[in-house]
Amino acid sequence: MARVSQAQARENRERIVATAARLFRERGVAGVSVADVSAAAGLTHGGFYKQFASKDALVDEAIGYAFQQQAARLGDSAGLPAFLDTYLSTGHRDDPGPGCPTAGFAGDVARAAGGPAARQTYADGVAAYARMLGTDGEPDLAAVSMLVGALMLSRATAGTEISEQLLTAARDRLREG
Amino acid sequence: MARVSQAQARENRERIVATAARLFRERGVAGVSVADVSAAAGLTHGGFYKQFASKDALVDEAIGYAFQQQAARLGDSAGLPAFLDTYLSTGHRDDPGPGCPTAGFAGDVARAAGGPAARQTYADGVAAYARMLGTDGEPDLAAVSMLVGALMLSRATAGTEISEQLLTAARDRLREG
DNA sequence: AGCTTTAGATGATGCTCGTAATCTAAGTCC
DNA sequence: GGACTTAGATTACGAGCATCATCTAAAGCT
Repeated sequence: MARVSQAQARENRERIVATAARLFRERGVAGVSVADVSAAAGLTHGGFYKQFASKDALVDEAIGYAFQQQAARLGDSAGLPAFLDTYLSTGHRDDPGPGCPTAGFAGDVARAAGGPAARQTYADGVAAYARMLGTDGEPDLAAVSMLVGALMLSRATAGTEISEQLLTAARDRLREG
Repeated sequence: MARVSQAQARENRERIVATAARLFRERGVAGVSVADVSAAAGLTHGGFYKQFASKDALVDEAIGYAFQQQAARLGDSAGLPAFLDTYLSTGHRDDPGPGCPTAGFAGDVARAAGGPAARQTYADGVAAYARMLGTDGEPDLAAVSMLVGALMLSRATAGTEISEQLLTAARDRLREG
């Protein structure tokens, strides 16, 4: 209803960013309003512009947050085969909210959501995948394209015959090396 | 300002669909209004609902139209290497409007734009690419993921170092077979 | 304890959107 | 050629949007 502690305010702010990062991946940046994000974070849209300069500033931060999350996850991944199994799974396909930001933000970032900083963050995220998929320090950008592409196409074809085939085909090919 | 011939009306309708197919790929379905499409087609939004039941019905038709266009283009393609060169080019990256609908509509179709018919159309388009990229009648879904994925990632990273590298890496890998 | 500051709620503003009603002039048909 | 029909223009409406102003009660400082 009114003022909260600075710690609480910081926590609220972070929850807004985290919530936005999830909702934007689920419904796209244009499909989510400031009020949507605020409500999903348990607040009203009231103090929003005390914390963020604009919706686009939130988009920017949310993209950064999502990629930071992803980088942390890549750290404690249990080997490449396990990673491929979870990345190219129906679970990941059907739940984009907490999933890969490279796949989740591809369309919005291509259309310039979030400004140039977000674009560079995005490119760094792609490069991180490329290093992980490459052999002896040689980043493999073609493999990243296949990995992320398979997930995105699998999502767009969900409910049809080839949706799961896209996942398994990419998994098999990427396991070969 | 008022009534036109039936032939003219049919032509206007088709121009709306074609314009929508282009604009949706450029800015995303949510980023384009009915009035935008109408204006870009040289009309007002006045008679729109005499021709289409809803915006979503237009989305549906626009997706169908874009994939029909693509199928026609695949027919007179001058061999696989030439196809790869144009598909994975900076020109195609920078001009999504008339470009590949599989890449252009991926995000929107994944979020259920256009209903189930559009989704099946989309899946058929993916399958057509898979047949083209496969060897002796064996569709290659992994190759499609790499092809389309590289274009989409290249668009999202446009302006950064790796954008063109994504295109050339995929092109080289797909040429090997 | 009292004064000041401020996070967040409520509410307003101005715009854009999808959709629909009305109007009008030209096409269509007898 | 006259009656009827209709594509498209103008205008309206109701909802939702980003953004901002105001209010309020609690936090922070002295």
